[in-house]
Amino acid sequence: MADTEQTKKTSAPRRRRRRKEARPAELIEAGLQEFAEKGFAATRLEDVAARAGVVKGTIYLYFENKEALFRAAIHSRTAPAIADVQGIVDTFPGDTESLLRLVFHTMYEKLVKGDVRIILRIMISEGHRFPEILEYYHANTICIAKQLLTRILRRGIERGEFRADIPIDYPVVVAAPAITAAMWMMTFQQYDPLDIDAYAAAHVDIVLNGLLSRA
Amino acid sequence: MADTEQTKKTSAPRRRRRRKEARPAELIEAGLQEFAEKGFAATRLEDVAARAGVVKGTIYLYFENKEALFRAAIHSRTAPAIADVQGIVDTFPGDTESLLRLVFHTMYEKLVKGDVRIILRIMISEGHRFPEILEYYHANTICIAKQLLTRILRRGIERGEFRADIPIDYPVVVAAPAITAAMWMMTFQQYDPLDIDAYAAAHVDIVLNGLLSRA
Amino acid sequence: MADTEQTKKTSAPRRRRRRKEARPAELIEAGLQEFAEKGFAATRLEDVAARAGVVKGTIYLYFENKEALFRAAIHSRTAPAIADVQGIVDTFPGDTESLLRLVFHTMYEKLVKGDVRIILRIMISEGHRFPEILEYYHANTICIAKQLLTRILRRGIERGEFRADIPIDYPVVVAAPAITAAMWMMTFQQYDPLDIDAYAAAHVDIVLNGLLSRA
Amino acid sequence: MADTEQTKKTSAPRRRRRRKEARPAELIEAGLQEFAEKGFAATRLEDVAARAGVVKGTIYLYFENKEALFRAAIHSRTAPAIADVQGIVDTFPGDTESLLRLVFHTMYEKLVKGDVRIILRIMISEGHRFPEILEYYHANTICIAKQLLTRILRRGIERGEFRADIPIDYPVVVAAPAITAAMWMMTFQQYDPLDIDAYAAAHVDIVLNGLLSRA
DNA sequence: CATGAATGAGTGTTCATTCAT
DNA sequence: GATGAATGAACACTCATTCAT
Repeated sequence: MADTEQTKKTSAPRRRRRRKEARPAELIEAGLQEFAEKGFAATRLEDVAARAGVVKGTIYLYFENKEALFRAAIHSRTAPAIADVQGIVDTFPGDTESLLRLVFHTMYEKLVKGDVRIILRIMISEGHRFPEILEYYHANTICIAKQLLTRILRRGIERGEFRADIPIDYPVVVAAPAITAAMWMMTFQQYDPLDIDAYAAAHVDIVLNGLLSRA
Repeated sequence: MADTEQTKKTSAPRRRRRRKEARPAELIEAGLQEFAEKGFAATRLEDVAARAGVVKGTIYLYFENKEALFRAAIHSRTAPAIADVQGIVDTFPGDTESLLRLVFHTMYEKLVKGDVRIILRIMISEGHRFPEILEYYHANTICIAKQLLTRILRRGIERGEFRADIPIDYPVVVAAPAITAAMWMMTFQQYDPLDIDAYAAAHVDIVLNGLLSRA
Repeated sequence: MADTEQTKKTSAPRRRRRRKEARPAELIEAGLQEFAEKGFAATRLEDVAARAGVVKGTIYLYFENKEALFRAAIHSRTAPAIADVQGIVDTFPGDTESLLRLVFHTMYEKLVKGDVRIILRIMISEGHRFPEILEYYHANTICIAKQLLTRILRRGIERGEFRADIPIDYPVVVAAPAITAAMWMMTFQQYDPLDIDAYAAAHVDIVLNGLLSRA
Repeated sequence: MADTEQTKKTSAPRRRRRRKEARPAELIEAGLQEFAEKGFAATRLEDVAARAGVVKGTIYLYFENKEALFRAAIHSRTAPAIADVQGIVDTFPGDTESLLRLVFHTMYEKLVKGDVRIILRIMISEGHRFPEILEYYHANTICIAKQLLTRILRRGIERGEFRADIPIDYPVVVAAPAITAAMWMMTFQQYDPLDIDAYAAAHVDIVLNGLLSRA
């Protein structure tokens, strides 16, 4: 499988044959970009193929149809999304404020600055037409993130660092500013640029301290 | 040719309803629903027309093309979005916490529970392909909302109700949980229902008090 | 302009109602222009109506459909086309050369400079899709013109003015330069303007004298 | 899907004939016929495709749109139209009358009997809506033909074969009967058949000798 | 494996025609 | 008689999908 070209001409021939098993991943990556930019319906397989450096017929060697490519593209980014954050919470030695700051920092790096946000856009744009994708993403990313945050909040309460009566059932509230920032990056950023780091600091500040003056 | 109309359907046949003034609004409303559900590209004008009770050719009596209908649909919901909230801030008699609670309540009613959220979805999904729409929406809705929030925050500071050092340049942080809730309603609500009122309360609680215990 | 109700009664009202029976002719004229410019298929009834100052529904008060208007438009210009020339030939007192010059002069005025040429264009463009029109036009215009020319040629022969062996069965040859000039006016005139009068003189000169030098 | 190939039609199914090089020419030819018959607007790409043995989508593999096919079809017949006649004039050894007869013979073969006439019809029908085509055709065919004729006429004069005072600036007059015959073939031929060869002889006769008797 | 020519089922758009007013 | 809103049948053009090479 690796040696397709039976030593054809001894030197030149391994030109584009070099990665047979890289193809699906390349197509997925290309598809992901196109789908994120244009949405499912407006994405042309010809453009996906061109971005991956092949012709559009080639896509069908690896994916049954456009939708299969779409699903594969989404899946490629959902599962591992928070895997690495998981461990941190369990083993973090310091105070919970520091833990929260660390987790938020990671969120901003990946979700807001990184390209995880395009999955978010796709979910919002196309999610309801692909319910199992939405469900899968919810179960494997959103849910886990919620649990993670809940653990952190509980840790804060248990250690007396956070108020005992914080609304622990709604951890999304705590993370919401980052999600909103991710949206902003994909919409209004060019008209009204956001200084993400300062925004993130404001986020942490308000979530930790609230608005009210401590009279 | 002789047997044309002999009591064929007894009641229904009032085709060609003749309503020049109502039509554009009906088409816009129908279009808005379809565009929000399917996105621009996946929306079929035939479906829009059917939803408005006409045939697709009729759309072209009122709109130059699909894109013109799309723009009209968006515009129909952007401008007046916060007009009514404007007045409240200037004239509110009570303390700023109450004002903020009131404004948040309105936000949840309109943006999260109401159908303003579908505009938000469209902006996220299609915005970058229609830059002037995005810019218009930003200028006429987002910007005004930001200024509104900033005024409230400043009012809180000036009256000594809010901390003097809250990050007043990032009012989006304060409102973000509502925006995220609006998204949630359009994506994961069916898999993981959110009690909006409780969520809103949690939002207000955390934004006002923060997480930290007041030792 | 139609919907202003003030002072309308009493004085103004005979505004556009003044010619009920002028309508068909106006529509025919408008149609003729449009059909000549764009051809049958590319002509829009809306444009015809606009040119006649009515709305397109009005056309159907006078003509069964687009094709009926087309036929009516053609017919309006075919029959009387040569009627007036007929008499000249029979009664002309002078020599045949003068008669031919006179007839040619009329041809150039009407067919080449005038708007009879647009019928010619329509015949060439659309004729084979409307065979009865073509046949009608041939019978009522072309045929008569041919006979006319034949009579003139015969007159010339009989009077010893023309060669006895001129090809009397092909009178079209004699008139052809005028027909070609009519085409030219509608095609290349703007890129390569023709001085019609000089061309007409050349036409007469060659037809009468031929090219050969009379040794 | 299961019943694919069980000896269904025994011979025919060689769909997708795979002929990248032949296709454009086939489509052009098919288009030329349809355009000449129906005109640009009335020609349906589906018919063009059917005539070429493909489906209409295939056209778009080779031509950007209907107009591009139209232009290509016209161009396919304009340039080489008189190329071969060019040489004859320069090298012809005999007298100018013979030369003219030869050139006229070629004209009748190609323009009147052959299918070059359909280009003429298209120019008259559609020319003014495609000005560059008209200009291109004028520059590459009409103009050259005019120059050619002028050269012949001048040759005749210089050799003393033609009258010194023939109207050399209007060579179109000399060729016009052939052009008119080409039109005739496409219009009235079926109602009033023309014996082309006899007509051509009459043309030559009159152009050379004129009508007047050489008293 | 990969190509790319070809297909065919759409969808946006146009426009002749109808009909209630 | 005249209007103009509405219809519905086309038709140009697109693009996911197939398949011979």
